[in-house]
Amino acid sequence: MSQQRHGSTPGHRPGDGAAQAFPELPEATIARLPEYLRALHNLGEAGADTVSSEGLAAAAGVNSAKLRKDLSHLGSYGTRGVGYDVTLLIEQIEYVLGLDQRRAVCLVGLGNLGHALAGYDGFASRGFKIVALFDADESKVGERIHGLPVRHISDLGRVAVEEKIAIGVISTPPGAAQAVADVLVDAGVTSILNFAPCVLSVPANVDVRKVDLAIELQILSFHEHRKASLTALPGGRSAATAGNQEAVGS
Amino acid sequence: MSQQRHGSTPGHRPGDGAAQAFPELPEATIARLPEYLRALHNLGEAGADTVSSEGLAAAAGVNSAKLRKDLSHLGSYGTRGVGYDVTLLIEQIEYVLGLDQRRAVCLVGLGNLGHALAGYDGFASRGFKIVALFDADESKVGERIHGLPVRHISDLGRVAVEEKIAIGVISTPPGAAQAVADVLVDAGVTSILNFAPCVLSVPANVDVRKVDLAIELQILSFHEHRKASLTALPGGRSAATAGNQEAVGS
DNA sequence: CGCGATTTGTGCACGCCTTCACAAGCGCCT
DNA sequence: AGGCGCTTGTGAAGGCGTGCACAAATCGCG
Repeated sequence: MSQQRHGSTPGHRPGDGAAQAFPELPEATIARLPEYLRALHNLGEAGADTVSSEGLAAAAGVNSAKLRKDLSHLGSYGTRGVGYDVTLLIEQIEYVLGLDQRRAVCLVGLGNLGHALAGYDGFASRGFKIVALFDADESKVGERIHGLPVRHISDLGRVAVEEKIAIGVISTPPGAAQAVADVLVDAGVTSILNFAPCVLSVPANVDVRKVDLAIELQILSFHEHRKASLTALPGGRSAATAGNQEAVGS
Repeated sequence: MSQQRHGSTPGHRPGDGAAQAFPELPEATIARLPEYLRALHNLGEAGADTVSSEGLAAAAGVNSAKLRKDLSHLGSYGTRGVGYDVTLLIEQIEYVLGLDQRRAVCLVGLGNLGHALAGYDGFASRGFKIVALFDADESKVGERIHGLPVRHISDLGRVAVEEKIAIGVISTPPGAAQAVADVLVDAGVTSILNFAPCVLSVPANVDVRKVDLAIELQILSFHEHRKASLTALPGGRSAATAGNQEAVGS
């Protein structure tokens, strides 16, 4: 994650209505906005017009104070004594996240995981459209996956430029990932989602987010290990009184 | 993510040599240990006996000071003037993460994503073994995926207990996820990896980690939006001094 | 019209994490 | 044996994020 500083740029004149100057948001807040957005969509479909910070926080699984502070960074879109207008807030968050502009996504590497990603409903339903698939394996080229043909990776650079690809998803084996990233960067792609378990080296203006499924399991393993070593002690019978019980919509 | 506090439990007597009492590690450190581990395995296979904090940091994509502080929490396993013994450090990290004990994993929900997860090499290669697959769809029950039969979800509770499942992976649609989590918890599972885009409510002693692929894209989308709005301004040429340029092995 | 109930927005303090900078320790070379 | 270069481990400082607690603002009702 390229840690570039945010600071400076006070900007954000609240007076002038349109949120034009780009708000300077804490990274932690950004990471939570999509969660708020999902919760808002659920609430909206359930017929809610407004929602309190308490209610939205519960639906998103966070503390209400944190939620209010997060939203306050976007501007004042709530009404005291009432709550937040669901539709308005959805629009604002989608605007800030840039979801009002459709961004073209390409997917490189159609192994097990890539195959699943190509058909993952969650992408399309959140406004991301995968417009091209690539693989190095000639035998896969031409195959259609969920309606899209697989192209050879040698076409990646050309197609990425033609289709104005903004985001590249890498689900190749780790050995191939850096080469793919280089091609993407050369083609002007400035955001990469990397599923390959390796470190990518990219210019500073390119954002890389990494998802490593095995790492998640290892973190859970650590906590299992920790818990096991605790229950081995006489204390035992962990409290388990459960604190964070929230109603989940559905 | 069940925010349970880690504080308390002073423990960790440094005097007694063997790292027996469980070390109290910062959460941020834990999240990086798997990355260090992967880098160490790569270095080891490349024939390195020792590695400096600088070298390992580069391979793991982090700052060397951070790496040293992280490792110092495990104890003193480096040699000044020389570096860290690769094999020894691998052993230590694997011990701390509890990877020396094989943990049984089950996977619930065999849609697109679940199918891919069932065959994901990364799990097996990191020592995690998926021992059972479940789905609610009768037509999928009995099908063999990567050698494992799909069982009906009604068997989940019983099998989870029998097989001593430690970690449950949920890749169902969001509407079904909470019910699955409840069954897992009842069966004694204390770690859950949730791929469903929803908030899970679990007792305090259960750890939940969430992976939402669409959220990652939305975060990237935000940065695309930000970058676009910057280049539109005359100031342009974002500083982009950043820092994290590291050579990647491979 | 005024008052109370409700909820937002935020100042503040605290704790975690990161980063710098350097002392302490180790091995090698002379 | 002694000195020198290299690397670890860590004290201290600064920044970021979280959560509390409350003032400000809005609505509804009498």
